[in-house]
Amino acid sequence: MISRREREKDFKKQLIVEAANRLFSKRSFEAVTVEDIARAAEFGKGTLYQYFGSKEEIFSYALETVLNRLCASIEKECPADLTPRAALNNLITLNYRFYKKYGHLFPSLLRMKLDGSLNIGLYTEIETLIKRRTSLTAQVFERGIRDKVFIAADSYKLARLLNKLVIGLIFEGFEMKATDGNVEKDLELIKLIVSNGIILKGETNGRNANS
Amino acid sequence: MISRREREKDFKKQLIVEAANRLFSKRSFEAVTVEDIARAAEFGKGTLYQYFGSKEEIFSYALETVLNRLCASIEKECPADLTPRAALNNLITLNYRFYKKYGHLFPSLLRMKLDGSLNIGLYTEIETLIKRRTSLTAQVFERGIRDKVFIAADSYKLARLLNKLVIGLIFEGFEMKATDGNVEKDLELIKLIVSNGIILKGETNGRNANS
Amino acid sequence: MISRREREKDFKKQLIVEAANRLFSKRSFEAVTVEDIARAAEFGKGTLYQYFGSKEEIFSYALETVLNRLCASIEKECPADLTPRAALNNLITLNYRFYKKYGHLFPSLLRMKLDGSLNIGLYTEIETLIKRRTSLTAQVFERGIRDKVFIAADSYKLARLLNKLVIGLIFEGFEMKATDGNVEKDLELIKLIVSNGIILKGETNGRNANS
Amino acid sequence: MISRREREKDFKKQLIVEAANRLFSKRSFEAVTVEDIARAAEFGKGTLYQYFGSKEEIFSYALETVLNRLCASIEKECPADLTPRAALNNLITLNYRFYKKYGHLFPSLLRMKLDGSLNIGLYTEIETLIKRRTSLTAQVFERGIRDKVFIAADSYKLARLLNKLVIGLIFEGFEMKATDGNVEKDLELIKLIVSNGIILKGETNGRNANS
DNA sequence: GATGAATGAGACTTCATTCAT
DNA sequence: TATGAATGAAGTCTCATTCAT
Repeated sequence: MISRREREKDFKKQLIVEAANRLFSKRSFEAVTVEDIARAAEFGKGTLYQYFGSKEEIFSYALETVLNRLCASIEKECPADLTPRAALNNLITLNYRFYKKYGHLFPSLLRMKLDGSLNIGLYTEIETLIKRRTSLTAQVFERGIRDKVFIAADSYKLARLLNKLVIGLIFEGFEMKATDGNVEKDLELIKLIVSNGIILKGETNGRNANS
Repeated sequence: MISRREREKDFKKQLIVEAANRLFSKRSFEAVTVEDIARAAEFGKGTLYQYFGSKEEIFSYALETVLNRLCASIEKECPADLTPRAALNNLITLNYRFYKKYGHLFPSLLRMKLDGSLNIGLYTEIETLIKRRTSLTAQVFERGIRDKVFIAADSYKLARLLNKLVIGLIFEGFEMKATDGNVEKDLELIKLIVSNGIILKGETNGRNANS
Repeated sequence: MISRREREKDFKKQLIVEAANRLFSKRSFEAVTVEDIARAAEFGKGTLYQYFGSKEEIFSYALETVLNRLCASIEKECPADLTPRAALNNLITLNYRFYKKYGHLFPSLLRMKLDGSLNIGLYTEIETLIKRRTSLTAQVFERGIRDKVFIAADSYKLARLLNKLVIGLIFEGFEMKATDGNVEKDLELIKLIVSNGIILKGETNGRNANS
Repeated sequence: MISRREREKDFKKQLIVEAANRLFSKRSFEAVTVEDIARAAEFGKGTLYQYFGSKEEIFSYALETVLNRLCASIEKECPADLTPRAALNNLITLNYRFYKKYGHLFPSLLRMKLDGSLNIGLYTEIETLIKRRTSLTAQVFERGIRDKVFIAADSYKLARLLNKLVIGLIFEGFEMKATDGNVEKDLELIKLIVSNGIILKGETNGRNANS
């Protein structure tokens, strides 16, 4: 049971986090100043430090929030009574949209982890959420495997694989010239490999046959 | 024909870049100071600015250097007389190792691009190299398609796809707890999807059959 | 109507500017560091940047302040009901004292303008004040011309002329060994030329008569 | 008797000084780097320090050179057999041109003197030249006074006065918007005051007559 | 004698965090 | 509780001067 005080505090924290996320989706964590966040949240700069211990902590909560939201979406859009193929389809779309919007957060997360500037406690929280997401994804695969619709591989492996594919797609999108707009093409590409793999069946290894 | 002066300058630039890369592979670009690089290269701080116009330029050259090295490796390890499957195998391994070692550079590159803090000229150079890498990869696929070893898809699409897959693999590796060590498992995973895709053949879309 | 906040801010700005002017009257703008100003104003270095965008801006305000003060003095000491000669006398004294005290600022202003290191906006403000000073001076001359006390020349021309005379006096004073102290002599000199010019009346041009 | 060595050294010094002056007439001393001068003189940066002890010393010699040249011009253009009025005319023109071209040097000289960054020895040399210039100017006035063409004032006083007038003219020209081009107008203005002064003859001091 | 690579002090400026009100 | 003024460490970059070749 949480007190009114507590609830009010949580509400304000959420307001700040929303404002932060609005900024983080346009500029990198490093390029957004604490003052920017304060202004966007319509609070004083000092006030933020009553709710969060550091800029990193705001970031951490911001990431938590969007990951939570992603998990909720997956649960809603990939229910058990949907065919595995349709669920997979939705999974891909949800992940794609997620990274398209909040992908910026991950390079910064990496950086902080790498530089040790992210409190271990804060990171653990995020890691838990990422695991939950993987778990939800794996459940979709499990159903598909059970129904003999997907290849009989480890469901967690497949879950992580799908995730990688989408991350890679987005990140290369960032690296390369703007691929904005051709979402359909991007998704089509993912579905192609998801359906067929790359190598034709029946092919054998070894030196080139016609050489 | 370049003068001795020119060659000496290039050599020193390379020394600085090597030192920078040593640091960039341990800490992020943002966490490494110009003074750090100078010390690592055993030069004075000011000396660096005789060779590079800014910290960003050092970064850019560092990235260029490793990308160039990657291209050279691909050319060497995936020659035209190797079977496409073996070449693909090598491609995966080379890319994997590359991102494992220098993947740190990309989050920072992304950040700079996002924040517009990377000079357009510097970025163009890097983009050219990334394109060259894609082109080299596509050539491998082309040979495989011609020999009817790979699925008959657009070779550039496939090249970009493979790249994404590896990036995603590494980046999630960074995100998650250290997956260091199980390189074999990671590669195995990639090869699985490359061979089979995820969805079994002959499957149809729609509501679950047994629901 | 300005808020308390606004007024406090202006007050603090003024404190900083006063401190800066104290330093600028002893050393050149270039030789005074931002940290020096901060220390003199008893503020932290960073605090200054909450009030001014750059060192140049501090300089600009410092100059503005003293020019404003000069204009106010002229208005007070040269009212319309004073005889033009007395007003001219006061003008000369006020300008002389002004350049004696704040003349240092002008070489730096020149330098910045020459090197283009002074923001156009900042400069415009100063230029406006300089024009206002000229205008006030011209008014004194106008009255004198109307009363047939001064020669019937363009009042603005005369205003600028007087200004030049004083500037020159002070600047040469700077160039040469310290002429400090003989203020009376300097002023006397100016008044001499103001009264008589240099060339005797009735003189003609050409080769020397007694040669 | 100076050796060939000595003469060669002096020649090279002169080359450097010329190059420096070319730059100093376009940008301020502070904005011109030692490297700029070296490049303009087509010498290596280090070489300059074989001829001059410091950047300030180069500046000092540069100023010396142009002052010397000015003195020579005065001697040539204002010979004893020219009428005082014509000589005065030439004096004004020569000084005007001089400050127009090399006036930039004086603000910097002031700054150095003020900040104590100019070696006393170097300054003495310059001061001597300035005195010589004043002396030459005074000689013109002396002849005019003797011939009863100029007012019977102290010739040195008049000399310094004329100098101030021109300095002031130029410096205000710098301060204000570009007055470039209307050289004729500027000179006309000086001649006006030189001829007439400002105050009409026969005027008395005191309260305004018609008030 | 000539060179320019190397140096490092020091300049300006930013920004996360603290703290008095 | 809310604030934003104050802080100062730390960052990047410049440039006069030195020195080994």
